[in-house]
Amino acid sequence: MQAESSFKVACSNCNLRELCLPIGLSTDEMKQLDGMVATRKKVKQGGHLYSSGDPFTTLYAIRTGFFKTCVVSEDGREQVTGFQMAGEIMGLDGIVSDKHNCHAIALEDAEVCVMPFNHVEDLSREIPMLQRHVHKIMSREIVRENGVMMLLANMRAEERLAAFLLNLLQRLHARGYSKSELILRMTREEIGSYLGMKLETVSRTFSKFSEDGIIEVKQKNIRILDHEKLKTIFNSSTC
Amino acid sequence: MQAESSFKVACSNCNLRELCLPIGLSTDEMKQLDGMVATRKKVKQGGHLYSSGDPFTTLYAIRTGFFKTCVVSEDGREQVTGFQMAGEIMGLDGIVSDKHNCHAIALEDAEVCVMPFNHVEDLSREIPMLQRHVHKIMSREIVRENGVMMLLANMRAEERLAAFLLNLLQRLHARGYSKSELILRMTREEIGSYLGMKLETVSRTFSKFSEDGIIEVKQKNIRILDHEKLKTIFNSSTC
DNA sequence: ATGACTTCTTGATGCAAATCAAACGCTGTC
DNA sequence: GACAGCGTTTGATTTGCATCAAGAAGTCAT
Repeated sequence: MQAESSFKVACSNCNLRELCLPIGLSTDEMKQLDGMVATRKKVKQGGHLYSSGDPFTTLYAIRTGFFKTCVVSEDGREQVTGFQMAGEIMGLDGIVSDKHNCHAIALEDAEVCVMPFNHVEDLSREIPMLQRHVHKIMSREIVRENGVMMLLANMRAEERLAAFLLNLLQRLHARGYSKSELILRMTREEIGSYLGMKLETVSRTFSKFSEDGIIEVKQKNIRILDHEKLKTIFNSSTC
Repeated sequence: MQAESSFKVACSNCNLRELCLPIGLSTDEMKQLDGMVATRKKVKQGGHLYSSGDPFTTLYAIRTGFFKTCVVSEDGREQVTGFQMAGEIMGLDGIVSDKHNCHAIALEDAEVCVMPFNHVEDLSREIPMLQRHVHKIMSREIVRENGVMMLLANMRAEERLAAFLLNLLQRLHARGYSKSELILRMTREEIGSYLGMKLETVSRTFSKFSEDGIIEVKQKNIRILDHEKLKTIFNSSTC
């Protein structure tokens, strides 16, 4: 186990590298990158990868599992700021103040690659393509959050949930999963927090979609029956 | 005019450098940085610094003036994603796809420093402190947007507006302005878009604060009468 | 100044989602 | 198998904000 783990800490033969890393690296550069991941770390379901206020030293790339990130306001309200899956990078929020700004909690047993940020920066200075890649990852997160702002400020419950499902489906599809089926790793309450609505409203909206023949809901298992209709709900909603 | 302008394109004697740049640079590094700003650019009130879809090539640092950034959904809904003032960096949204993801519109006559992104990256590789600075700026934007998500998903109209005012005051204060007075450069509608509420609600909430003796509103001029109460509204609002 | 236009304020009404409440269905434990 | 505990569904009611509407105040061009 230990042996296997240390053997495999190498980006060059990781099957997620096209998600985590820039494409088109030379063999030499790839070899350099293998040093970027210091170790791996397992997190049990419900466990914290990091907590708000923890000192920031490393970024994490998800190998397996599913996470949520959430911020907690002074008066204790929790806001889920995102859900993360394999190949995605966590911890960027910590760079600005050398402290993590949110909690990262595993929604299922997970394993992450630990990438000391100093090391990422050192390598970035040597490999311009990596530098650009890091910038893109951060920019992508900014753009994603712009989209969430639009969703929270402008959309109605049905649109939000449609957008949420379509986004999950698209990301899962990019990882080889079906476009018409998914398993929710989070509770209705967590979905609601992310989408700015109460768990009851999430549940009701699922039921509504189900009655309308758009999806089939069996607890956490969702089957998409009418992908187009879902898109229509997401877009066509000026009213 | 032209002469003065080319003379002044130098970060080393810019009075905003402690807002834009890392602190503690050596004289040599500072000299290198002077090359980062290619030119200056003026934008008239109402003008676009860049538009959604424009090719991304440069970042901008605001020298004078005030901007909003907004995204527009497919069905034409506009969402203000932020307000930017002197010393702040714009354009980070464009890095991920080499295209700008939002519009940047001047809310008053403005001048920006044009910083070609390739150039920023080149210099970042040579000056680690600049590299770290760029990362911090992007991380700060991610954290800011986390806060906006919390605001939009969890807070009520009064809390949102209080948070908005406190944030503006704090940023203006850091630029030497009064903590108890400010001039809004944006309309009620733009505030509403940013805060996820309608302009009528913004207006009513201003009136409410005014009746309660918390602020004094004269069109775009706001005077803060009770800073503490504003903070209380922002925090203490679980209900 | 005059009129046209934009922005802002205030009132009346309606509605989507929150809240309150209760029951149902999983999951795991003893 | 029974029981506890959590997550989910569904119904009844309330409410905060949106919407609709009209007028006031400020801005700009002629």
